[in-house]
Amino acid sequence: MPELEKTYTPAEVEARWYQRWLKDDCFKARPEHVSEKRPAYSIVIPPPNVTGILTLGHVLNNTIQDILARRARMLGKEVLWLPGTDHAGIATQNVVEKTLKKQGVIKHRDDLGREGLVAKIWEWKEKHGGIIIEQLKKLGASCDWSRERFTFDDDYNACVMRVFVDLYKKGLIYRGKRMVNWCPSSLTALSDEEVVMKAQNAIMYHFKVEVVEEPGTWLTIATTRPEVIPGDQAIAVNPKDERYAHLIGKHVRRPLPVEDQALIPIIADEHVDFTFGTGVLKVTPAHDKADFEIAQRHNLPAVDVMHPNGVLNELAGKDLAGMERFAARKRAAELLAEIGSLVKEEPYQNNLGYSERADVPIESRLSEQWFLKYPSVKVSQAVVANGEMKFHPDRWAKVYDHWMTGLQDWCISRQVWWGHRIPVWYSKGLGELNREVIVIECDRSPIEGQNIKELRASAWAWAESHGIIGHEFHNDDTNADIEVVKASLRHAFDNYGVVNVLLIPLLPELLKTAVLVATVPHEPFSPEMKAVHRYFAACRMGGKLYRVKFTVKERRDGHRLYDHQSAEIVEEKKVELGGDKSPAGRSDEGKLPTQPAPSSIVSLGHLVEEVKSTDDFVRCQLDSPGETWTQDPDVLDTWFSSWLWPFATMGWPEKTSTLKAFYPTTDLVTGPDIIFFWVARMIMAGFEWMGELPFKNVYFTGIIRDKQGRKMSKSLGNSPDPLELIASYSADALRFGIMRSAPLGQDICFDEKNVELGRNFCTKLWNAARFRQMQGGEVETEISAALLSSDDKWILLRLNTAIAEVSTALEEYRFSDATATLYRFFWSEYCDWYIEASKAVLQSGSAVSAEAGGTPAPHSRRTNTLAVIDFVLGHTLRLFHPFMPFITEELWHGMGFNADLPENQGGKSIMFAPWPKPLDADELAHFGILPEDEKAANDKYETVVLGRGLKSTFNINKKVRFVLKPNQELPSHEIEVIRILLNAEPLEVDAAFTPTKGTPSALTPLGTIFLPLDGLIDVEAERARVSKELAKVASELEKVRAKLADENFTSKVPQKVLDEHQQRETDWQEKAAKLKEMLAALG
RNA sequence: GCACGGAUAGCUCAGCGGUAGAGCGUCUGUCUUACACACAGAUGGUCGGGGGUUCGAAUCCCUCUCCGUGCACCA
Repeated sequence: MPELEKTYTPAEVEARWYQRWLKDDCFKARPEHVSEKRPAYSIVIPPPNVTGILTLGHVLNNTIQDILARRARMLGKEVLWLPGTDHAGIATQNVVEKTLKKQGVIKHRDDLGREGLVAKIWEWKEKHGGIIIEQLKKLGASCDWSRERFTFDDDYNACVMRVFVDLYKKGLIYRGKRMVNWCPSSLTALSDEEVVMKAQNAIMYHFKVEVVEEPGTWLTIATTRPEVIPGDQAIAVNPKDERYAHLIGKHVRRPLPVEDQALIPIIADEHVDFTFGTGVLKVTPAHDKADFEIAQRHNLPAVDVMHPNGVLNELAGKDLAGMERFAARKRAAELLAEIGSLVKEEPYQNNLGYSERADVPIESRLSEQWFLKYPSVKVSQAVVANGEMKFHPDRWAKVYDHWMTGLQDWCISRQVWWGHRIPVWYSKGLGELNREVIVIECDRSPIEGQNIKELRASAWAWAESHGIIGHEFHNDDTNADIEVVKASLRHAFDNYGVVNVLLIPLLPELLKTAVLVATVPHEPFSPEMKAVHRYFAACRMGGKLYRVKFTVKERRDGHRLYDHQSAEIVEEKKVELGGDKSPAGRSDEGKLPTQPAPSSIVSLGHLVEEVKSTDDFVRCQLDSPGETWTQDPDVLDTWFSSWLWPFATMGWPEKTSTLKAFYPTTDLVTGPDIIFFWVARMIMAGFEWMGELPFKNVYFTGIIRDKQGRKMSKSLGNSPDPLELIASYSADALRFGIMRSAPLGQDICFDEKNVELGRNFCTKLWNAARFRQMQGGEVETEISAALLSSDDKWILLRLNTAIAEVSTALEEYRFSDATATLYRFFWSEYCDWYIEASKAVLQSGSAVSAEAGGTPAPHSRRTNTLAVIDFVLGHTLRLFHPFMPFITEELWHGMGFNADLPENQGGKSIMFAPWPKPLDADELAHFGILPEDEKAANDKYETVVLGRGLKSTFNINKKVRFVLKPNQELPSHEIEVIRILLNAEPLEVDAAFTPTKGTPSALTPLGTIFLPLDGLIDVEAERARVSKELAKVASELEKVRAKLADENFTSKVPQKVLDEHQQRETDWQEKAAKLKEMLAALG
């Protein structure tokens, strides 16, 4: 056995072992080894943000996973702990953008452009991406690093794309113009889950407006957002509200902007709560979700008065335009005051949605986004409800169920650049929806007629006389000619409405200005057709705007035939354009208005609005359909990639051996804060693409808080750096400390004291091992039943209990209970009692004297004790290994426990040593250990405690003489043990001992123990002490007697309880009698 | 507003129908040859308040208060 250093040096040991584990491929999962005899255990890491650094939350989370993984290895399972990182779209882009701005590299992301910025972020990722992984290694995480994945790797990206296309084809993904949560700081839409409500100290502004039809009647309106008044489209009251019912249908003058005080109607809507505020609600459709819904019910336009970055735009009026939203709020209030509209302002507390990432209030904003209707909802909900998948603690199942019941479609598009690009392609033009289209103006068509028949005739005549038929027209957009043939017009006239006929005179101009939007294959396939092109043009007739769609067949001979035409009315836009694709606030400025004025230029977006969903113009597929197609600029929500994590990391969609062996995973360990973001979505994805649940158990950790109960946060500065903790206390200490303070289902109150305690525990372990080593000899493996002392039996029983307790605790994810047991067992039971007691054997028959004595017994008592110690230590190290991998590995080898073991059974590493099992009934019988052996030792220890108590009471701190007056005869070995534990010199055992008056004594299970002090003691003090104890005993006795005297009690109580009470009475009575004797002896 | 979790020794928590527990802290001794990152001993609680069920309640039921969390949310 090599000698252990006097002090443990964790930094060196931890680094050395981790390298060794890596070198020996200890963490590698081998799917081919999985069999019925060797079951799989798998766990996927919740991927930390790639640019993140380790927090205590990660420490907690990953320590738990490591414990589970390491224990599974010891249970003989083939373990896969799959690591990786998350690209964390918005968060990462924010960080990099901010840094680049700080460094003065850019002023705005547009300076680099999409590709440039993404390239910079990749650079950043390469530089900083590995940090958290290295930190996890420091912690001891036993991940299979050869399988490390990143959610933005090429093949992972392919999975995301594939899933998107699949969902799109299933009709679960759609694009829509909706009110979404908009982050004015990150300039992107957010899902509902990314918005956190915060209580806010705001101001409620009350302002009044006069009813135009009833001069003198004023309505007072309460609002917290006066800056959006220019966007108000109505005043709403509840139709049941008698105060205002008569005003419905009348109008008020909107106070802002002052230069455009438009009349807006008073409408009736059930949504208005007439008990709230004044019962009058201003309706601002473009800036409030509820208002938007009201507006839809009443067909009101939505006027957006704000740029995406939160700066008010021109529609807010000259006073507010250009102002940031909070400044504009103050200014708007001032303006109201100036025009005499402001009634009062009062402090008001309300709840406001904040962007989780950027921590700024979000805006409700109408924009076009991609949404997902969740797949596999029912089965996902059921699997948790019916307990097939277990949540720990299970109360989270309720939270999950509640959320799954009220699922809202998921807004999955984000207007940032760092992320999985949406695999949707727009044919040429749709990618540039803001492109201007020339509107061909025509006050009145020369085509005349009383009915459609006459109109057609007139159009035919016009077309023939003006040489349209058979003519080729040059198209400016494509520089190609388009031929109009007779069939073209016939088709157009036959199939479409009046306008199609009326616009014939405009045809030359329309064909010239038409914009090519899509090129698609000819359907059905025809060998002479090369392609079919779709063009759009715009015209205005009689004040109305029309879009004109041309379908042009291109033959292989180069002819372009104008096949047919169509014209449809383009509704005047009530809402803003859908085409504002660049989320950059700056480039948006001045781009609005939302509503094209009669003479304004029309954008392509206006023309193609309703056709976007057809395959001709929009394709959802993995690769670009061709050069004439451009990809949707948006990227996907980060969680849209994370939700595939359990199988996308294992090689899906290939049916890999890894998937076969390790999916579904066994456990998932994560925080309850991402139950909706991640856990719920992974379950749905698991069912949707694997047809199976992704994991069988979910363990939710608590939230780490500081001593004052506050959440850890950067701004509070209350978040200790785990790496510093590791440096000063060791990784094992940090792991043990944090596990000790992490009860199931409750938040964790972090205190560095616990880490210190972990460190102390490591030291204790180290020293206990050293003690064993100092006794000399090799590892003893043979325990002789005949030579077992009561202490030996006791510690073996305690070990049995500890093994059982730790095993069950781990099975039930009660990690803090497991550590508490380990702590109690090793420190109190093993070190404080067993080791101390065993010194009776180890010190008396010392190694030296045994050797000197010629022929030592083949298996002396001393050797047997060492064998028990080795047995206990060997088991203890294994019990501890999942919690404290480094020191246990070091001691496992340092003590020589690995010797003679097969390589895969602990010879190479303790992590493959079998998990301890309690001695079974046969083994206990073999060793002659009975349950009552525990009591024998306990009685001895209690005697010792009482003796020590006497010493302490009388301030004796030297070795001193004790006398034990035993109840029955004691073996000499037991006496020696008591002597050593008591630090008595000597311990006399005398059944006939008669103490001198005033000798302090204590009643013990083994008899009465005396501390003879030869007149040194204060008789009065001793009398006081004994009297005090007697009083206590008497009071207990009285309590029991009172109970036993109560017939109500004795008649109703079960026999077992009655027996207990009667026994108690006897015990107290005996004690009281002896104490009285002692008092009498004191005189 | 709805739901869930918590309130037990100075601190962190266990106990969840039958004599109030652990660790840490505090106090007092001790450098006893594995360990002062230690050893020994002691101190400390009407189990958040009130009601009820029961022979018996920290434990079950009702109610209130306070803390935390999730969901919903009205200007």
